[in-house]
Amino acid sequence: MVEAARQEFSERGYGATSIRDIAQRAGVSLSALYYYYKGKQDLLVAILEDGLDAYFSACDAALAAAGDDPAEQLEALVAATVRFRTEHPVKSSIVLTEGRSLEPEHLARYRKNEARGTQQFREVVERGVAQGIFLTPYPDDARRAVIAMCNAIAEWYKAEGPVSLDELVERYVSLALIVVEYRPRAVRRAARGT
Amino acid sequence: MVEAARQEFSERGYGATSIRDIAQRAGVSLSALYYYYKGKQDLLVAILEDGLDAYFSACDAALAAAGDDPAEQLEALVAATVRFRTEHPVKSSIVLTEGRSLEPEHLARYRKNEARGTQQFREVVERGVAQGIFLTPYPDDARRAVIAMCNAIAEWYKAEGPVSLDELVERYVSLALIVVEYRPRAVRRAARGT
Amino acid sequence: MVEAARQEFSERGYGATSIRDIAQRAGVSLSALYYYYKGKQDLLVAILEDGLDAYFSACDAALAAAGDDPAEQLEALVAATVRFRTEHPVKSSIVLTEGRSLEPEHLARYRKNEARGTQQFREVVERGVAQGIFLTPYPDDARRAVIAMCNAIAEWYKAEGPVSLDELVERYVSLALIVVEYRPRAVRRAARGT
Amino acid sequence: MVEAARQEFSERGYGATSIRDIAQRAGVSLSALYYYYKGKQDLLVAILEDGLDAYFSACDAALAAAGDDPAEQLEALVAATVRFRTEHPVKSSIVLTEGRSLEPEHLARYRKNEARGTQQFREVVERGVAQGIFLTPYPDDARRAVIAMCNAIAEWYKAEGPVSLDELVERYVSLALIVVEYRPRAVRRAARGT
DNA sequence: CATGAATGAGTGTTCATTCAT
DNA sequence: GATGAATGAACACTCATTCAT
Repeated sequence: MVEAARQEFSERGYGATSIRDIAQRAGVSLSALYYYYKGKQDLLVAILEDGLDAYFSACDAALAAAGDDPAEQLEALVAATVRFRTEHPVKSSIVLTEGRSLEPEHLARYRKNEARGTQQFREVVERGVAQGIFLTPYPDDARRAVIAMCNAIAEWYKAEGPVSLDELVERYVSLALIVVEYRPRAVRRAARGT
Repeated sequence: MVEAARQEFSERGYGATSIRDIAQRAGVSLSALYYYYKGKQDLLVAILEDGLDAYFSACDAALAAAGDDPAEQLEALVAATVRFRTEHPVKSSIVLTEGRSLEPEHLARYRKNEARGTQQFREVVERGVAQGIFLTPYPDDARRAVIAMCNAIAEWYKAEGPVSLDELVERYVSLALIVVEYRPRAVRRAARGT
Repeated sequence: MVEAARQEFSERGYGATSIRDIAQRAGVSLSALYYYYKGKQDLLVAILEDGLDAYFSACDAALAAAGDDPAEQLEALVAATVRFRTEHPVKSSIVLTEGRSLEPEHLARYRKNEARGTQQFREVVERGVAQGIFLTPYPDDARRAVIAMCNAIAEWYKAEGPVSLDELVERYVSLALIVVEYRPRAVRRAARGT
Repeated sequence: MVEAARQEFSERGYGATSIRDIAQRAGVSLSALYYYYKGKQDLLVAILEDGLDAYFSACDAALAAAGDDPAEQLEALVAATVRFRTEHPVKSSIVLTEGRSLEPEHLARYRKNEARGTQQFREVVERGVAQGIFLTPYPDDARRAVIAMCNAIAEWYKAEGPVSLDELVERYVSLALIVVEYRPRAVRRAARGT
């Protein structure tokens, strides 16, 4: 039932989706749907929360497996994000576009929760800059660029494409490090040594 | 009237906007609206076409002022895109999100038209790669990353922000060149000379 | 459960009360309610019957304690009615207003039963008139007036009011006797003696 | 359209009346109804306001034609009320029973407006008591009794009845004067003179 | 004995659209 | 050229009720 709603919301948008479409797609009666969910908005809330939770879980797992190094952590976040956008394109597209369909009472909480995603990237980038391994002079814009390019994947990625997922991850990790102008210490030390 | 529709579509999304909202916002009667436009879909088509046209005009003008150099051309496209996203956030957001609200009969043509934007970036990036001044090993991903980061500006940019528009343009141009791993010939020759 | 239904019917009216409201107020499950009652209409029937029964019991008890004298009997009926309206305002308001919500199959029987109330007043008033102690020239209108004024108490009486219940009873008894233009025999004989 | 709503509300009660019933009875489409009225509640508000206005107009006219004498004024009010209840039984029944169906935002204003009816009776009765021509020891209860008996007429009166309207008015005026224990000055002076 | 799950009809309301004038 | 009036379909949602367990 949530899955049917997710599909419909993702395809038509929340506003253009009728709750009957959802019920039909889910193969349940209209009343059955209302037995489990309070209404259309309730479905959206459930879907958005689940979307964020799933994404954050993936990020947390990736970060847990990474060390203290900001570069390693940025790689972890980018890899997690790219994987999530490709493996869950529907969840992704809803989370990325339907926040605005939330009614005021749910919106504030959601936006706050959503901000955690940005915050994780911000901290990593800033630490990298502080440690002198991310040379970008515009940490905020670099962060936004990295997030934007990862998120955009959800719009065009098709599993059947010519590029494997692992390859795609590698490319975006590489792009992200380029954007923040990553220079590993070893190289710098070597360079300094010259 | 189109302006009112643009505002409403941008704020609520096409599906969630009622044609009465538009008429009211425009300060005209419902009938008047129907006198000038065939319907809601007609308004959307007009808005999307105008949005693309305006954007392409800006790109064309920028390209016309640039020389043959792919780097210069990429700079021109990025600058034009950043300026358009900041100066016309409403037009931008609709063009970037409401394509899916087009009915099948208009969709194909629109998607084709829309692709011109990508195409312009693609040509420039590929020429830069061919000329050996863009070193990126993934021209497609680099292009998508550049477009995505420019487009995302429409979502967060506020005119009152601390960064001037010119500064912002400069930053994104710089970021774009980094993403495609631009190495000017002079530098390379010098490097080779070492 | 009946009590919850009574409260809801009384507050919102039968038509505007949902059976879920009743179940919730009673603190039982919807199914439990249907286990004990056939449906919403069944609850109404039970409540209305109980309301009439309780009222008639009170009237019967009052009449039993009164003698043969129509004045005494009218006093008894008025006192019983006033007490019932004040002590059972919820039962009263439903009986007085929700008869019309009965479906045809129950309506006829109920109206007939309900008529007993009027009938008791009618008999007493007519006997008083026949005996020449109620001088009212319009026995029917006087009866209706007495009943109406007693019934109306249910709409405004609040237990915390400044007037005690006993005092209120006394006043309405007095008013009723005035309405029927009661003249005790003793007085009339005295008057005749002049 | 209002008339159809009045009939339906009066017969089934506001809560049990469907807006489709109203449209059908009025012989208009559902949408036409919504073109003229904002909704079901809006219809109720219109009907209740009109009901009160019509009644108050009748009272005002009657009072205007009456002199200063409280008895004369009470007669005027009772006559106006009886006439209104008999000539407009539907308006009457709605005003008398559906106030509670108003949503909170309209309720307060309505109750206040409604109170003018009581107030007019109160003033007249109190002036009569102050002038010593209404001997009732319970002016409030007498007033309530008079109002209740007049209002109740709406519930049972049928135009085809055996009693003419003029006769009915006369009877209720007479009953009202009895309830307030009216004693004209002339009589009292004469009595005093003995 | 009691209930969670489900249903189809119906609720009030809004929709995009048309049309007579 | 411009609009007030009207419409039928659809909307999100609630209803009283049933039934398998």
